[in-house]
Amino acid sequence: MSSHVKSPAEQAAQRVARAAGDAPAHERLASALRGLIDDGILRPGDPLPGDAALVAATGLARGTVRQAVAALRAEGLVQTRQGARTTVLARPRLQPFSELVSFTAWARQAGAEPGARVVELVRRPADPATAEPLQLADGALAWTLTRVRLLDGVPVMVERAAYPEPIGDLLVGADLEHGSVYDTLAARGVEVASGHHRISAVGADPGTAALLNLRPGEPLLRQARTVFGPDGAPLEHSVDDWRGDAIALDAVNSAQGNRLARRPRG
Amino acid sequence: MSSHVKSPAEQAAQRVARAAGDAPAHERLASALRGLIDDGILRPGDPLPGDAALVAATGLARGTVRQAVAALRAEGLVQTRQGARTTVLARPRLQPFSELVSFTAWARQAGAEPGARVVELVRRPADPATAEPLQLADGALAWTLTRVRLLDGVPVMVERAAYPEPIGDLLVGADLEHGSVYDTLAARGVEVASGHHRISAVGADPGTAALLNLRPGEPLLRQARTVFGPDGAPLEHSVDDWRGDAIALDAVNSAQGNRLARRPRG
DNA sequence: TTCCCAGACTTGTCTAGTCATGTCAAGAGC
DNA sequence: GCTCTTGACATGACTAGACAAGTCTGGGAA
Repeated sequence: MSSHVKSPAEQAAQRVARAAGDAPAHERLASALRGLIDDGILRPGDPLPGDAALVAATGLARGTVRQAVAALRAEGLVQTRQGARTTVLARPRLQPFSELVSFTAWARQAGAEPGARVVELVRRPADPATAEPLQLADGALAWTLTRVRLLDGVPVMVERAAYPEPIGDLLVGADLEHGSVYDTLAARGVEVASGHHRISAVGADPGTAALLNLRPGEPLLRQARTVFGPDGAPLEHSVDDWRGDAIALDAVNSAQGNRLARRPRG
Repeated sequence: MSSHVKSPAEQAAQRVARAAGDAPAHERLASALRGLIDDGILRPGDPLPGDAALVAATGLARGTVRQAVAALRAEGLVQTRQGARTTVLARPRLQPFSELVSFTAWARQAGAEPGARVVELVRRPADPATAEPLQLADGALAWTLTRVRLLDGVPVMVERAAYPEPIGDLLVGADLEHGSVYDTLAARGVEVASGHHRISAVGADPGTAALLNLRPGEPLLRQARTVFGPDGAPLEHSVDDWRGDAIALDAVNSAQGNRLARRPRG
């Protein structure tokens, strides 16, 4: 067996061995398989190595191998069916859903330079539409941040965010034109755990239209989101209005899992 | 122990026992826990019964219990953290992502009466924009179905769908004004396994505007989707233009999972 | 009172098996 | 050439353990 072609299972085992040793074995195997798909060694329609082959090649137990494959299935990368081989799905690569939250992180991974122009940062009593999602008492103070978000210098989105007072206090004096709000909060010990989003289409009002160099009434993709901390407390409520020609959302769904990601529009 | 209050673990075990017996145990347990959350017995922030408690109450192995909890985590219903109790997240109820595919199924679960008016069903050479997602050869024939979709009799969406010839053939003569295309296909043995969606905002062109009783240029939420069978072969490509005031998409994301669902706008 | 730490508890990881159930292709029989 | 049976093989479900690692609380020391 000195001059044979390496099977996908053996290549996966090799990648697992090469990978940094501190991640759990099932995660290392999952990234190894993900890598084989990314690199085109496993192509759409190809069968993934079976449980038995992966067990033999990696020396792991079948339960661990199945955990790795389950992760790929949840991501919509592969499809499993009882009795049939697990196969690679033909699908565009989607970034993890977490990109829905951070404009900065999303722009960077899409290969564009993110930016922002701060229109306003003020503390004032929250209006009902923001007090409710932030779970604030009537008339409680909240910080309101309005920014025009730029992609390679071009305005693509108007962000109108509100923060409960203790959170907003952390933003005063921060560099809001370049850094990410979430990076700033993370550096101050505020962690983001989950978010709720509502996506709809609206016509541009005159103010938003002016900020985005549009005519009033032109279509916008609106992403209203509320972001929560690990304890379930709301950290942010924001209404983001995107130029309709700037982005699209990609979603993949299957019986077993689904993914959603934002992407620039050509 | 004759007059004690039932613990959540015991209530879950009871629901597992009551549930229909043909589903796998881990699925039954997952729905039982989902039910406890739905019914408000477990409220946001509450800890879920621990693995040990569920094992004791249900008689299942810990691996099976963990599989059930993993499902809830993937749905964004609960949050887990090593060492800490699993807790219920505060989030609105979202319908399963699969609703993204079928207008009929979605409308019914939303409590509205779905309908359709067929504008056109013709077989013609596919134009490049539909041939590519359907993986058809240049100039190959495809069935094209244009329908105005109604919610309680009100037009809310224009659907422009294309089907490869063998699939479209199954639709000829079917009741396209009331039934679901997917139901029709399912009855003829065609199974839907996964879908890819691209969501964007566009202005209404004159034709679409007329069908939806809108003025040209008003905002539409566009859902372009391709639906695939179990073998990865494309079954349908459709561009759905929704009245901007008719629907929104809800999404939930957390570090561990995400959900997306369509909802009517008030 | 405050701080720190030990220890109980909880979730995460992994193993090594068994049995169930669906798929698929090769070969037998027509 | 065709259909149908059969059996190897695949994934799914489940069990029963062991150990690792993070969390949280109560009690003792400063």
